[in-house]
Amino acid sequence: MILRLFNTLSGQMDDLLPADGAVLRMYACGPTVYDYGHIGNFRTFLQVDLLRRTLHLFGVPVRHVMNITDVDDKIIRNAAAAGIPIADYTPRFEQAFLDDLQSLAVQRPEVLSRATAHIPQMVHLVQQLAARNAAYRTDDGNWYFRLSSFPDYGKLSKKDLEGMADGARVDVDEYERDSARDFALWKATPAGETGWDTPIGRGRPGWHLECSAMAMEYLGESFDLHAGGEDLMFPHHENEIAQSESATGKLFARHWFHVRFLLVNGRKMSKSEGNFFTLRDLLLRGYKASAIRLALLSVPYRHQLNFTFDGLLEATSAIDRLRTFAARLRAAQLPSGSMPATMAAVAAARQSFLEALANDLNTAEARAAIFEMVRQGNIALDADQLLTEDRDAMLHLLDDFDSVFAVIADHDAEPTRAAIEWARANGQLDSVAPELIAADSLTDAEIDARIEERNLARRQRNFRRADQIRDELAALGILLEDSRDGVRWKRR
RNA sequence: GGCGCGGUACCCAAGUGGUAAGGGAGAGGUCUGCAAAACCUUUAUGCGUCGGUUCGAUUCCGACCCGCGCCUCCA
Repeated sequence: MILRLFNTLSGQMDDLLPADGAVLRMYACGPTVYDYGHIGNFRTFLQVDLLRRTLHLFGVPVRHVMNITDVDDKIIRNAAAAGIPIADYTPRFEQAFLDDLQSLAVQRPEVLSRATAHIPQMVHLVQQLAARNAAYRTDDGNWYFRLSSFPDYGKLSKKDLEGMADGARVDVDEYERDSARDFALWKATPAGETGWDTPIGRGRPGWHLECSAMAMEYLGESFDLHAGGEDLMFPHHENEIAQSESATGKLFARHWFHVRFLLVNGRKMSKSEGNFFTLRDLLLRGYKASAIRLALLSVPYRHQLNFTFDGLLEATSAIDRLRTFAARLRAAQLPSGSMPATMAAVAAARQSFLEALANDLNTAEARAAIFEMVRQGNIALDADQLLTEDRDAMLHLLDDFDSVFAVIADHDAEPTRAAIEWARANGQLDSVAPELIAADSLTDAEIDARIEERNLARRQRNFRRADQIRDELAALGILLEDSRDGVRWKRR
């Protein structure tokens, strides 16, 4: 399978293949570590994860680089407000970010690179640009990129520099520049403030510089794909292209992948709207990591996703259906052999699944193909018409589905437990859903003892007592299910 | 003002020039001491409005209405 993916740069669907015929080299803009990540951030990281997992499924090896922006104005401001050096401030949010990725089953990129560890590369880039007369230093020590030296500016976001001048809000700041649109490469900082002493003067990097420097450090001057949220397209990615291509004379990234913003309850997420959620917020409200993952992946990346709690509930039920079916398949005692019709149905589902992903990562359609198979599998199981080879084919497709979606294998307990721990350590226990704490208060052994007590009552046909125990446990968020093979229970 | 996206059943959502995937929820059924869970069945003559092209449009074209995003730090 070859992945056909929309390319912002070309404005059309392009096949995504490694230029060198071996490894697909991709760079994804990572977080600025000044706060906990919110679900909007994670939609993008999840979609990039889905992209790399799809490439793996299609047999394309990937070298994925992600930056960690650990120096910028907000970090400096927040660290100063907290009264600690930025080197002590950022690691905690970097770790929180990595923990969150793990909670969401996001695969770690091959390379994670911190901005502050690549100052020399950035300085070198500025020097290259200066040598080509594409960068200049102002009297106050700042370095700017000379936009007029790069005629291609705007080719990614399809913006016309002339058109932008009128109407648009042009930022005016205190610095002197040749042109108001020239952007900062390097910001001079006085002694005492965060900065590095370098051949181009004391200062700190502008936002765009780090991505160019690190992408080229780990992927070369020209590479396959560059990813990020749609908001980064302009000006961030446009500026990366300008400074990189001016310095090397080569095409920077061939393919640009942009994930649309998500909305929360129909509005852009913002703290002032009161619709701003971190991953931790959701886990502490009792939503499972897998449900959050599926909810954020189910709407194709080029569409706006309206995030709601109903959507999370929907995802939770959908995952239950998948997990129940997978467990049912594994547990079934089946005669050996295969049914041609069933094998054909599974093959058709596989084909639909793969084609949907290959068609610009159409996750909604890919999901539908799997559910169609689930329905057919359940029918065959109910009719005692499923045979071993049918089952194996279905399990194989479920595995492939999960190698991309990663929601069937149940790893939900740990993220929730970790979130509760975090809340406890940060004095935020009051934001934890009561059932989570209640369920946490009983050990598995205690629950088993209560269930045994209920089983005894049931055998004595004392249903009143049995139902009482069931209700008590339910109040603690522990749900019982009687089945032929005994009582199953789960924490809500 | 410039650029762009979307309006499909109760909710989410895919899709095609030839008559509407999938998930959730609701309803009915099977199972059960009762529940729950699970499974099955079922739910849009209709795809924002109005025109046009066509044998035929939800799908193409035009106009309009509504919602949203970017153009500024932002995933």
